[in-house]
Amino acid sequence: MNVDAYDAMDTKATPAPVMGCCAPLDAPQLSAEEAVATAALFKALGDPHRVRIVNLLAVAAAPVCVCDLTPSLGITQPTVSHHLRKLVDAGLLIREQRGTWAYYALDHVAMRRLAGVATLTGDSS
Amino acid sequence: MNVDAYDAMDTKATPAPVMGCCAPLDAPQLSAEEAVATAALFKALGDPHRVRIVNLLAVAAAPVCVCDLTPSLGITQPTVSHHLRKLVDAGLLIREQRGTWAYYALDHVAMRRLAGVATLTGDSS
DNA sequence: CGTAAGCATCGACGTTCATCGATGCCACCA
DNA sequence: TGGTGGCATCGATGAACGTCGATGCTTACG
Repeated sequence: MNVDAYDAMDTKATPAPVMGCCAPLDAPQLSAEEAVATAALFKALGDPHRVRIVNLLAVAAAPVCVCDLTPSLGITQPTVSHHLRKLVDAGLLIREQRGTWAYYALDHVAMRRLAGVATLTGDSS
Repeated sequence: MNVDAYDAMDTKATPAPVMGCCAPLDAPQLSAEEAVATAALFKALGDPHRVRIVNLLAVAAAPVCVCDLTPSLGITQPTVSHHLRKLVDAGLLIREQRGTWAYYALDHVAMRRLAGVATLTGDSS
């Protein structure tokens, strides 16, 4: 059954970044792999703190370090690192180490891919 | 703290459909309420089965009943109802009762709102 | 070389979630 | 009116998640 196809799929943490999820939601005959990849993409944004992180990075012109993110979010530093990891694993964020500091920035290619998935091609109503 | 603002917010099941989440991810100063609403929208699509449901309804010209959805998904009927409820609560699906059968269809207004949230306005890179 | 600071990881805890079988409710039909 | 079938709900179970404090690692600075 299809449920077995899902179980055999790689849904664990820290695999390769979410790839192969470029088909829009109204693509004909969306495969099980595409469904898993697409769900992983949306799942990464299924937390309010992660939405705020993406928002903060989207409005920021330059990459932002964790030391600036943490006070803006009102959660502890380990939790911020946890969320950042989820977003990096999903391929939405890019991490850059500058000496002691870790800077994060949006992956605009991935964001465009997200918009492409969420946008229905045959939208008429 | 902001974490308290999240806790005081309505995140339970079966509230009013997800509203007030029209701001794109790169809107300046995204509020905590908007972050919660946006996350709820993405969270509804954070499951492979729900992605496939949306896909099936997107390619279908007419509303689809649960009896047709269940064999296509390969999961039991209670689980299908569970996922459909999540999507209806998120405001993405519309339920219509026709005698014994329950028909579901995409809410195209909500889908356009989703595309608007996922699309960055100042996309240049 | 020792100390401080930024960040990731670990272990733990409580909550949420996906899934199923069993059951209940309602519409339809003979 | 009794039976059948479609669908939602309930209760249980195992897995995943968000959060935190504690800890470890690496870099920078006296």
